Order: sequence, then C-alpha cells, then structure tokens
Amino acid sequence: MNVVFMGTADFSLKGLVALCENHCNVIAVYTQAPKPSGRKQKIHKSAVHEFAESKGIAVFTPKSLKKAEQIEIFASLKPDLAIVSSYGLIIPQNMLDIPKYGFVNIHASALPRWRGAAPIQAAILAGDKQTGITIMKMDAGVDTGDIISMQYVDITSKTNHGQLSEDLGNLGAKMIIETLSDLDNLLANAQKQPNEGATYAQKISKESCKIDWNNSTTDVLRHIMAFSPAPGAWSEVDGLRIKILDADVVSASSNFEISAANIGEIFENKGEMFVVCRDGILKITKIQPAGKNAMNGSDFLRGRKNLVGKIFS
RNA sequence: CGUGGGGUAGAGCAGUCUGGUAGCUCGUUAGGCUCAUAACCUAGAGGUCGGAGGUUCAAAUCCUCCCCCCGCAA
Repeated sequence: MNVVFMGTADFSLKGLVALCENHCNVIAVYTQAPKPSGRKQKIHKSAVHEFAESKGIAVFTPKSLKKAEQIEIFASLKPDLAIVSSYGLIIPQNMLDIPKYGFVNIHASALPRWRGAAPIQAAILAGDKQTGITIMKMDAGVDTGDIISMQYVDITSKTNHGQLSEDLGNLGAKMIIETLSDLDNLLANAQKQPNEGATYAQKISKESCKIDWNNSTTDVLRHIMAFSPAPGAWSEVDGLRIKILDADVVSASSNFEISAANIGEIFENKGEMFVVCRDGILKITKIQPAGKNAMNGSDFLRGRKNLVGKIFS
C-alpha cells in the first residue's frame, strides 16, 4: 500500500519514524516549506523534512494545497492512503477524495475536545485531567472526522508541554501502526464524531505566554507547564525578560513567614525562590533569564540577590 | 549580512570602561560546636578567565579573527 505522510511538528515525526520502521511504503512526505528561522535567519528544514530526506523519501513542501496543480501532483503519486499529523495546511475536499482509503489524521487530543491548532497546550491550560490521541478519518471540517480509535493519557500538575508532546507522539505512533494493521475493518467501523462538548484550541501567541501573576497559583502553574520548555511562559522584572519553565505550588501547610505582600513579588526563603500570586505562593524551580541557559531558582537568585523584593510585571 | 546578551572553580555571578598576584555567594572536603540540624565556627581543595594571534615590562581586562550558548524578532 502506498502511503503519503503529511506532518511538520516534532510530535508528528514519531509517527513517520514508526511507519518507516514497520516497513510501510511511504512514497512521499509533505511538510511545511523550510523558511528562515532561528537566530541567523538561516533556512531550517523541519525535523520531518530532515528525516524523510535521510530515508530517501520524496519531500513536497507546497505553501498551499488548494491549487489544481497541487491536486494533480498528489494524484500522480497514486496514494492509497494519506496520514496527517499536525501538518498545518488545510486539505481541500478534492484532494481528500483521491486516496482509496482516504485521509487518516493523528490528532493530539480526545476529540471532540480541543479541535484545532494547539490541542496539547490547551488541555494543560484548561486543567484537564486527561487528554489523548484520536485517530480519525478526515473530512473537510477542522478535526471533525469520524473517529477510528482513541486512547487517553493522564495529565498531572507536573506534566509539561514537552513531556506530554513526547508521550502523545509515542502513543500516536503506536496507534497509527495498529490502525494500519486492521485498516479495512477499522475504517468501516469508525464512529461519527459528536459535536457536543467540542472545544477549539486557539493558536498560541507570544503575548498569550506572558504570565499574569494576578491569577491563582493553580492557573499560573498550568500556564507555566503548558508552555514549557518552549516557547516558555515569561515575565519581566527590572527590565529583564525571564522565562519560567517549572514551578511548584507551595502548599498551605508549609509554615514559613511570608514577608512579601505584593502580587508578583519575588522573595527568598532558605535559598529557594518564590513568587506571590493572587491566592498563594509559587516556588520557582526552573528559570531562564534572557541570554542565559535555564537554571534552577536558587541558582538564579544567588547571583542576583538584588531582585529579591522586586515585582514581576 | 534581522537584532541584543553571554562564555571567569562543580553551580550562579562580580571583576573588563580606567591593564598591575583570581574574587563573592553556594556547593564540596576535613575538623569543631551542638541533644540535634538544611544552623553556626575554623581550615582546605578546586581556574589553560571559550580558543588562536597581536599590543605591552605586564592582558580576564586593550586590538584582530574564530568557536560555543541564549533572548527578541521571523
């Protein structure tokens, strides 16, 4: 069976790797076009792109799939099945119709919750206790297709975006292999996806990564975990831009004197770093000032004692 | 040639402008104090100051080139 893989994010790479390891005939890979990125504005290829090239698989990087020309190219590959995993482009109906088995999508949430662009972050931000992977048939809507299979992954207060992406990537890879092993049957038995309970994950922006210390400790912590390690929840103090990559809620039973009263104020206790939120205190355990590598909170404070008493804004 | 910061002991930093014996906090090692300790006291170990040239009596510091890390922006 000829398979075309479409994906861009690191999350999707695991699926492609699994397909190759399981001797699927991946005839082509679609991924977002390399564009100038990074510090020197160098052209960077996506991880999917690099991997596909290393395997000698043909790579296509159209900027849009809507043009007739792209439809023709796709058709000429004579695909039997297309697998999509956080690819980033909308696939038009007349392309969806081409493969005999259609398009199958690996989506990083338990649909219909968190349809859309950033489902992993959305689940953490919302405080969901679970999220998952949904394998579904694609239709013209945004993540509205019939569900082939779904499996769940737990989210705890210590689950960050990086870890969850990796776990979901592994799960997605495993599930897509299982799907292929029984494709006819599973496709025939796919369940209609309910619209009830559907939510949409907004794309994340730089501004939405900024920490609002006026929120509760739980909300601030979720915010931190949802964007860690990248792009990183951030805040500013003393003109310095700082990313907070990991933290803990200080439990109410911890009995140390809180001398700091202002929201966003930094204070120190036994060498550890703490910040005041609306309803409590967060211990900062991993932090990255602009221009430096990530370090733990106490190391950060050691060299910058002058920041104690300053307010994050 | 998008743009800014950084590389000094295991960690985080000061020192660089204005050249003159390598510092601080923490950790670590040994000893002491203590009912006890993450507390305190004493002593010690630990550095090619990112690399290579150059200037100089003398370079972490000034000049040139290179390597690496990171922030912003895309």
